[in-house]
Amino acid sequence: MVKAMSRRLDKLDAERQRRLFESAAEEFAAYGFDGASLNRILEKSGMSKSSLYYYFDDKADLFTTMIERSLSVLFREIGGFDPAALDAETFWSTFEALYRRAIAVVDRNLWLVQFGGMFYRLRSDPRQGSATGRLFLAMKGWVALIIERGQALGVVRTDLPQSLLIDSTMSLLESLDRWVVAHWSQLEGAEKDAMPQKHIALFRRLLTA
Amino acid sequence: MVKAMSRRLDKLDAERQRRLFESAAEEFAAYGFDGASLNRILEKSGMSKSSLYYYFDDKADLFTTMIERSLSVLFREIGGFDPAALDAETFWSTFEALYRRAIAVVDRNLWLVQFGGMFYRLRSDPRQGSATGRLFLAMKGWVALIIERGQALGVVRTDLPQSLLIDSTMSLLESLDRWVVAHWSQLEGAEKDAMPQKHIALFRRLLTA
Amino acid sequence: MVKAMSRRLDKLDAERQRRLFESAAEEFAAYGFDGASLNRILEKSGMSKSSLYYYFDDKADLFTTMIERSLSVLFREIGGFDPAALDAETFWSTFEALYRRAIAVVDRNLWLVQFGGMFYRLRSDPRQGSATGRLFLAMKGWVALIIERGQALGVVRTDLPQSLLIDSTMSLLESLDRWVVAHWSQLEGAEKDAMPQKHIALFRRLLTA
Amino acid sequence: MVKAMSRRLDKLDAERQRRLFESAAEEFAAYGFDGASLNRILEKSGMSKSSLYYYFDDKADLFTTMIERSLSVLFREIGGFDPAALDAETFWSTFEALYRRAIAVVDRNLWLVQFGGMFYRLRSDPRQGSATGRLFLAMKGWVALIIERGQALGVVRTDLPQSLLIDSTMSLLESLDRWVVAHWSQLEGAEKDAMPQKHIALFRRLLTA
DNA sequence: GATGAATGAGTTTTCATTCAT
DNA sequence: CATGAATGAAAACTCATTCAT
Repeated sequence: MVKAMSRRLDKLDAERQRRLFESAAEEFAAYGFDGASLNRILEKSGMSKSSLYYYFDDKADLFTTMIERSLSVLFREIGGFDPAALDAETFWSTFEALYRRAIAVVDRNLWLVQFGGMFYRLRSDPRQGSATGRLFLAMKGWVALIIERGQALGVVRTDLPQSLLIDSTMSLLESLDRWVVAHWSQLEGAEKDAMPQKHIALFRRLLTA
Repeated sequence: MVKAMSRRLDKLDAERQRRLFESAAEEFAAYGFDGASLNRILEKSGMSKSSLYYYFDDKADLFTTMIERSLSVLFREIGGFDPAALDAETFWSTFEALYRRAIAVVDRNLWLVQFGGMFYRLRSDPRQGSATGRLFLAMKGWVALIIERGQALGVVRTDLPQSLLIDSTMSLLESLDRWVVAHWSQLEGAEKDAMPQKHIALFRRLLTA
Repeated sequence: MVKAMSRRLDKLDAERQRRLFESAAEEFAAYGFDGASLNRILEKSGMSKSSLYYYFDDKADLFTTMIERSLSVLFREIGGFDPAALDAETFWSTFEALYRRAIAVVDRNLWLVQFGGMFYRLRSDPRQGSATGRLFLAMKGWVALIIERGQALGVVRTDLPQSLLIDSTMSLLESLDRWVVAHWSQLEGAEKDAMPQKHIALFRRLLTA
Repeated sequence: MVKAMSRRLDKLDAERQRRLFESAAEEFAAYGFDGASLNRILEKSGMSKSSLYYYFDDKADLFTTMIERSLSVLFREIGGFDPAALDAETFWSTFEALYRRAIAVVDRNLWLVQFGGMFYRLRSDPRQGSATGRLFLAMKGWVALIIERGQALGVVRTDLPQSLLIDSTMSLLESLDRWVVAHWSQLEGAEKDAMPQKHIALFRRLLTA
């Protein structure tokens, strides 16, 4: 299921890799997976078409690789966390801390801001079992796990269908993400500092009765 | 800027129109605006390509026209409402009643369920000033109006940026819409009856501090 | 299985159709189905790529359509014949007469000479169930029928596996066809007249013990 | 014009060479020269693309080298033979013995069965003077030599154009070869023993009046 | 000796749109 | 009113070959 650890891509000159990823992230975020044009990506990045296919199997491989790398960077920098280790007292503050660290990471890796825009479009892929579709389902399963844990701990409401809670949570996640990306450059330090508390509070209001 | 009131389209045979709209709604909902193929739509509906271009300016015109017609049907059936007429006591219950009537309408006009799927994809159109983009902005302005009125009445929080409230609201709207569409056929009468109260309560929790 | 009788293609201007078919036949005969390049065909014929796809589903459709039209012209002009109606006395002379008529037809429709070159390459298509593969199998079944009939009448040998007889017959058919095409322009009237008798005699020697 | 006798290829590790030739023979036999993909061959054999180009000039060189090596192995094992040494009495029995030895060789070197499949596709190369085309012409010249010798000895018919005899002979050769390859695994010992006599008899019937 | 990396030119197919009739 | 016909531009992807190391 997982791609071999060592890839040709790893040996690609750092600068060219950066240029490619930047162009691709921009394109995917703007047009979604299906709408994105390899031609445009290549034009922007200055890479040749055959080179792209030397490093990636196809369009989907380029896309999922970028998502996986983004996630892996995020997780490594933020520090993973184990849903099973959550307890009732620290449930929400854990996510607040996580959020705070995520902001710090993005602050240092600005290209990651495109990540959300790329990711949330996955939902719409109609092809079953496609690489992109599977990725979205993985993310969804992860959210489901957290919500279930919260319900087991008694800190997440149980009066609504779980599927609805999951969908709403992911939607809120997406809209906050988009909002932050769109307003990032205009946000002042104090506002950024207040964001984790305020935004997690939104999830809390949504997910508790 | 505004489309002439009387259109060629109005003279199109009702049955052919229905077939076209059905095919188009299906396609747009499945693949989004950009991903949708006019060729597939025409093949499904049996209409000729040149006929389509006789009744519509282009792809975007077909799309926005459908959205507008859907909205117009919805509004007519549900009964319009005037944000300025809202007051603090009836603010939320008004939307609850609106929601209840919307469910009844959709129940009688099943093709409207495709509407949401078509509509929410508009957000992603990156072309500035495009017909589809403008439509989405119109919808957004409408939500903004309601939120502002709520804030003026003191029933909607003011501790968060208005743009964030709007985005989150539209996101929740979308996810609930999607959820309802996806689960519609499995919902029993009692569950449907309970939905307006429960779902509006979610907006209320999100929008009040 | 069979394509609808009325096709867009039938309305294509005769001259353009002729140019297209000529270019395509040349290309397919020279490079085989897989090796043939649509680009080259279009360049030679002056037709635009999208026009080609207006008249044909895809490359395979163009190819099989040409084969079918060729066969249909051949059969119509030569006059069909029924294997079941063959009898021992006239078995070989029937094919001699057929051959003679085929030569006359090709003499009047020179473009048909490419037909063999196009057809015999079908054998090599590795994709099972492909349109091109099925066509070749149909032809093979037809030869099989004739050989079986010959065996039932006692005029075709039974001391060799039937599959071997079929394969050898088709091979001889192909090589004679190729030879005739290659030498057509240098053949004189008297030689052409003698061909049916001489060539059918070759099949006779091969297929009788 | 002629390739140097000593080649880099000779220094290539025997096992790697075997892997390459096996993959290439499979690919060429399946898709023909033009249709074969170097990429697929290299992937199957595990060799790097640059290594291939170190040992061979190009695709055609790989192909012809393989054919030549196959032929050379066949000839060495079967024992060469000199057309000039043929005489009227032993003309056909010589080929029968040759055929018998060829079967024995292939029986011991199963990879040679791919040879025919590779070889006969050469005919179709439309590029004049190409390496593959020249190889086919060489083979054809060889067959021509034998037929001429047969005619000089009075054991091969002269009532048909020589070119036609050559083409028909090669076609029959090909179809028998294909048939044998396709049915090889289902043939029993007795059947294999009878084959040389039966198959050579076919050539005899074709080539004598 | 050996190979990783790069590429231009090629492939088939689909797109939304226009125009003459 | 209606449509059949035509098209340029773009899509994703594969090809055989070369070159610097």
